[in-house]
Amino acid sequence: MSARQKTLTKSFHIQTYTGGIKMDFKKEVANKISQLVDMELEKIMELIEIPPQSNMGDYAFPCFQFAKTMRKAPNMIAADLAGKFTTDHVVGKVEAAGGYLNFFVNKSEFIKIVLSEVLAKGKDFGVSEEGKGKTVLVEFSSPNIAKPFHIGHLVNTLTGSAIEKIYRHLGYETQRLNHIGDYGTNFGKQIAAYKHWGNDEALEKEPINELLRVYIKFHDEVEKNPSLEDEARQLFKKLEDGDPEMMGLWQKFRDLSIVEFKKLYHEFNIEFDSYNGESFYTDKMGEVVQMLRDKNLLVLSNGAQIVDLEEFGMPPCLILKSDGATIYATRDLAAALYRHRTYNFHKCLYVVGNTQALHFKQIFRVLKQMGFDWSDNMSFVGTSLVKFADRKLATRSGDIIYAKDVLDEAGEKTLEIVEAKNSNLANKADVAKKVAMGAVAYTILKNNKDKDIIFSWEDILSFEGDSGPYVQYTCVRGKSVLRKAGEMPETADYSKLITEEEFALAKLLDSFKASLKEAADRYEPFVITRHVTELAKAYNKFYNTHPIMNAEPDLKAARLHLTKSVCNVIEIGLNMIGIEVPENM
RNA sequence: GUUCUCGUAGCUCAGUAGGAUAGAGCGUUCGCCUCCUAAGCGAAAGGCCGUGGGUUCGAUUCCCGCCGAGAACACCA
Repeated sequence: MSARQKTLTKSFHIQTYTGGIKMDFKKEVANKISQLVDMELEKIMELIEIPPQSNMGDYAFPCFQFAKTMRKAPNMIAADLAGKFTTDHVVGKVEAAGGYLNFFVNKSEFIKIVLSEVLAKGKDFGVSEEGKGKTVLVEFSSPNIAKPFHIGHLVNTLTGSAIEKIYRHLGYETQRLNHIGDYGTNFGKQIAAYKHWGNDEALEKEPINELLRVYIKFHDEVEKNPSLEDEARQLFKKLEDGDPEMMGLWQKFRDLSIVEFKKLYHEFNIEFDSYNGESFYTDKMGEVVQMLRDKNLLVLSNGAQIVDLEEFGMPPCLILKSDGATIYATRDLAAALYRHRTYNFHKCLYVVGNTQALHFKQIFRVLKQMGFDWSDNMSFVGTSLVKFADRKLATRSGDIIYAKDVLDEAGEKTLEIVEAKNSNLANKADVAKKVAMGAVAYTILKNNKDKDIIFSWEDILSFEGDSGPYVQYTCVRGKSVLRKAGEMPETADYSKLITEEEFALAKLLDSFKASLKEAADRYEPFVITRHVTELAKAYNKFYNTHPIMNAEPDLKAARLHLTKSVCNVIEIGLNMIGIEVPENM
C-alpha cells in the first residue's frame, strides 16, 4: 500500500556554509527555545510550525502543551517566554500571539543565504545525499504492445516518470522499468489477424494503427467464422513452442510498438532502463510455483491452485488456473523475485492504475508469507483513473481518448494561441509543442492520485491560471529579463532586497527542498507542481510591482540574482514533471 | 454483499501527523499595458469543510454510525 509516510514540517533549512557555520534557521529557533523550556531539542523541532499567515511570523512554537504542567494559560506562557527570549542576527523578533510564540527571522540574512545557495548549486539545487547508495525501482507506463496509448497510460507514465525524477534528484540510484504487456493468448489472435489481413507497408509506416486495424477486423470476422478462434489458439501454441515464423512476427510487433512508444516518451523526456515485460518472465514462473509448493502455501480450490489470504482479510491469490496455466499474479511474483535478486532494491515502486490496489496488496502479502521480508520495501503507487463525466473510460467501451489525439489537439490549440499572441516568434512550432506538452502534463500532475481525473478538453487544454503555460510563461519572462540585462553581475548586495515580495520568494526557493522530500515520501508529484506554481505566482506579483531593469544599479543586480534563482528553481521543478521551458513564448 | 478510496466555494481541487481569520484556479463583477512579454497583476462576491454522535482545553483534521459517489473482489491482464 502506498504508506503515507510522515512528512516533514517545511523548514528553512540551509545547507550552504556561511563563515563555517551550517545555517538552519529552524534549528536556531529551536535551540533558543530549548534554553527557556524543559523539553528536548528534537521534540521542539517537531512542534515548531509555520504560521498560516506570513505576517504572523516565519516560525511558531505552540505553548498549549505546557498549560497542564505549568498550570497557566497558554497565552500567558507564550507572553512569558517572549519576554525572556533574546534576539540576535538570526532571529530578529519574537511575539506572543494567542498560545503561540512567533518568531521572525532576519530577512536579509535569510535572503542572502538562500540566494547564494541556489545560484551556487544551479541545476543541482535540492540535490541531496539522502539516497546515496540506495536503489529505487520505479515500474511505470507498462503499455500493451500493438495497442495504442490512451489517456490513462499517459497519466500513469507521467506520474511514474515524475516520481522517478524526484527520487533521482534526492540522490537515489533509480531504475525505470517498463513492464510492457507483450504476452498472452491475444497474441495468437493478433498473429492470425495479421496473417489474414495485414499489410507490411502499413505496418512499417504506422505499426500500431495497422495492428489495431487487423485486430478489430479479427473480432468482426470471428462472429461470422468462429473457427478463427481455434486458429488463433493454435498459433499462440506455436508461438509458445518457439515456432520461428510466429516468434518472428511477435518480435516484429514488439519492436515496432516500442519504437512507437519511444516517440511519445521522447516528447516528455522519458527514458527507460528496462523493457522487460510479461514475456521476459514466462520462463521464471516455474520456480515461484515450486517455492510456493515447498512452503506449503498452495491450496487446491475449485480446481485451481491458490494462496489463501483469508486471515488477512483478502480474497485468495490465484497462482495456477485449473488448466494448470500461470496467471497475472504468478508473473508478478516471478518479477518481484527477479528484481530483488537483480537490483537488491531499497524500494520497489509499482506505479499502476488505482484499480489494481488489491492485486498488489495480495502480491506483497504472498511474498511476505513466503518469508521474504524485503516485500516490505515494495509499494503500490496507484494512479488516478481517467473518466468521463458520465461513464468510465475503458478500452473496451470504445470511448477511448488516445494520448496522441490529446497531444495533437493541444498542439493545434497552442499554435493558434502563439500565432495570436506572438506571431513573430522564430520557432513557433517548437514553442507550441513545449507549451502544449506543458499544458497536458501539468493538468495530469496537478492533483492527488487518489482522485479520479474527470476528463475534459477544457481542463486539459487550460492555458491560464493554474496551468503549465502559466508557470512556463513566468519563467520565460524572467529569462527574457536576464537576457536583456546582458551579463550577470558576479556579486550583488542582497541586503537591498527588503520588500515582502522578495522575502516571500526567498522562502519559496528554500522550501522547495522540503517539497521535494514531501513529494518523494508521499509519491506525489503534485507537491512539486503546486510548489512551482506558488513560486510562479509570487514571482509574477513581484514582477508586476518591482522594476528590475530600471532599478538603481545595486538593487538591479540583486533583483537579477533573485530572478535567476527563481527561474532556476521553476525549471528544475517543471523538468521533474516532464515540462520544458521555451526561451520565448 | 465484503473491502478500499473519496465527499471542502457554482465548477475543478489544495489544506488537515488536532491548534491562530479554511486557501487556490476556473467561472462571475470591477480595475491595471507612455514601464522588464497582459498566456500577466490587483480587487469584489462566493463556505454550518456531506450528516449525526464520540474523544479533547480545542475537530474540517482522529474514532464510530448514517447518507452519497467511485473502484476492486480467482481462472483477463
